[in-house]
Amino acid sequence: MSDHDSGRAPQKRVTIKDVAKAADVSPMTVSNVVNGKHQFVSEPTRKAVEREIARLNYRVQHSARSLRVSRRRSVGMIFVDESPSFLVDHFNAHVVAGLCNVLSTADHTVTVQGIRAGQFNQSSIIRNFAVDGFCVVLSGPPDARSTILDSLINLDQPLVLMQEPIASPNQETCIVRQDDAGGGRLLADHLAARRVGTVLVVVPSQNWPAIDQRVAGLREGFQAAGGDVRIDVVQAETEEFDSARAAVMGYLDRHPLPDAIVGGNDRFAIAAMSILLDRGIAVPERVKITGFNGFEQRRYARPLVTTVISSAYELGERAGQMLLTRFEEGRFPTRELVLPVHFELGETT
Amino acid sequence: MSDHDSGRAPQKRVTIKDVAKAADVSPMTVSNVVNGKHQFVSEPTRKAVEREIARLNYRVQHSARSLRVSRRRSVGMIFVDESPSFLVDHFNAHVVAGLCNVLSTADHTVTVQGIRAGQFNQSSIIRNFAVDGFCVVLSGPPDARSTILDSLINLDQPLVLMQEPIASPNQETCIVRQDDAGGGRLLADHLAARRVGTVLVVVPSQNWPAIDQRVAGLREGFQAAGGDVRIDVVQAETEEFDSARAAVMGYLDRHPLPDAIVGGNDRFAIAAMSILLDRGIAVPERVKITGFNGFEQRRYARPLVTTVISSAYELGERAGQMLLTRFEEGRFPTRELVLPVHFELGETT
DNA sequence: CTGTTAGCGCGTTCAG
DNA sequence: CTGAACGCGCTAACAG
Repeated sequence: MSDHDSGRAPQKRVTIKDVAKAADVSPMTVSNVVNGKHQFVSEPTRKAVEREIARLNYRVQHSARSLRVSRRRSVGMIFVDESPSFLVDHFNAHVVAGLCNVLSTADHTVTVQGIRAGQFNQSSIIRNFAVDGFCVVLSGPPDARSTILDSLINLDQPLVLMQEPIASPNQETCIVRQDDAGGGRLLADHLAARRVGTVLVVVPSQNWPAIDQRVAGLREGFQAAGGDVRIDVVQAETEEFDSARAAVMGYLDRHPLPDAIVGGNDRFAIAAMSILLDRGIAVPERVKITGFNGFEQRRYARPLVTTVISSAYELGERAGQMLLTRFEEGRFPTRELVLPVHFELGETT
Repeated sequence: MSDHDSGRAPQKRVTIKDVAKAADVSPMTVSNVVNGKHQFVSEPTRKAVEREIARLNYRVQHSARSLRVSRRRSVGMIFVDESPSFLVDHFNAHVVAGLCNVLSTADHTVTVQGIRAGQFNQSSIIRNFAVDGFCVVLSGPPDARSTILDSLINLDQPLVLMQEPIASPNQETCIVRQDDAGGGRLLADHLAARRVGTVLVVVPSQNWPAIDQRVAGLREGFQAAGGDVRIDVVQAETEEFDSARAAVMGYLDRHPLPDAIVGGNDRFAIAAMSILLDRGIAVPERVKITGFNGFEQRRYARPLVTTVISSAYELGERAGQMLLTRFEEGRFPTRELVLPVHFELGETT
């Protein structure tokens, strides 16, 4: 009796019971209203209940519902990454955005977590994630990845692996990736047509399967093109711009100028290019440059880098759709989904 | 080859009871082990219980625990943003990373959600977020922001507002921001010392409080510096690179060349610079350029843009710390926290 | 259409 | 140090 619209001081949580009492119906009816089971509720009672819900500012207690129905309506997005700022990579950022947006249309929530490979197995946080399924981007050498994969599978929850070149190990796991190897081949074709003889590839030392695939595709492409191309690979210590620059400088100081530099992604390509420009080496006349991804940052550097376009946002969306149909229908629609990539000519080749 | 049907029966969840039975102790003892209440458990029983936990692959049922203790150990990070790819902005990405990393050390989880201002109030997803508190980055004009703020406050949960210039409206709300106005003043001082007479400011039309503050600080700074400076502001339709370019082109086609262009952030500064370079206008000799934020992308463009450095990652960390002490001690340590910014000289002034 | 009963898995309380 | 009872808020399955 105490509270009209003025007195809003519910120090105790408003439950379905409170609403039921206020609307003079049973808790079950309130539950039916809340869950949109309108077949079970008459129009007038529904209105009355809805009014009380609004008046009391009732919100469902998610944990109680989850406990009852064994569904969290939530997925965990995990990045195994050595960098604390794991979301600063545009690929990751796009994936999260796409995943998030798809899932939220189905009233699902996304919990993100970046974690270093070495900490993965000690981490209680992942084991105790309150989610219905996972979407994971792995990094590191194959054996480390496979150890982590085992822990993940052990969680016994639906799992989408992003950018993993392996086959999905079981029914509960599904792969969503893009054709990185194909992208590498596209670049090789393009460079081969420009009669490139020596190529420097710049990659991070942290082992990203997608980047490995790009390099593998590049080799394949050059092989198929016939010509006798020499490929050198240098690794940058970290993923950072300056790290890539250092790696390229180190190489250039000890080797003759290559005909082309291929970055594992656009950042690496642009870092390499910045060195060449510092040294007054003409791009693309003297050295050609290609990147990978084609996100917005590419526009900042000039000349515009020739690249292969990734649909990272769409990868995130697809992963979300996969998980949703897995939740609703009990199985993934397919064990593997591969998105195409697109060659994008710039001014550096 | 059927991994298809093999042993995978409905497989009931392993509960604390199962572990108790297996270890031949009471469920309560298992609970004490799980929660590290070692004072209540003898060494040998603990070992035994831990062995059974590992053997049965037991994981705590988060929703049952939450229901019991009224704690989710989770915070919601919300971006009110018109762009679907809300995480692609490095500021946002850094904030999430910082928040996430701090919270995960305390075994808390972060749920992210981007949402358009217009959809905010219809959105059931925010109302039903299963979290203990929120961290929010608002955008839009002041009245729209304040409507959203009201809904947020109505959720009756601890709330950290990032980059809001307003005072914290109540005990449950706390502001974490950086000194954007101060940053604007730094830039004004710098440009004033270079005897700039006309300035073009380029901002997105989507209203970000932080950018408003930067522009306000800039005006203040020029005022304080005395000189008679003319400031024109153009708005880009969206936050994208090309949108900023279009806005600048539109301006330049109708006005004489300004002495300086100030971007609301580095992206806008670099977009403006790209136009000048296209048109063969010398930077910084003919037109000076400044940005804001100083994230890695700034390195891609040359000449290197003079900017003000944001500690976005640290803002995220601080927000996380705020929330943690709010959870643990029942109140925020302070109602407002303002981080300093730093002037960073580049080659464009 | 509406109400009743009976837990979901866990942690607090209080007794051994 | 360990165990038994109880209930957190919600909803499936049934009754009326």
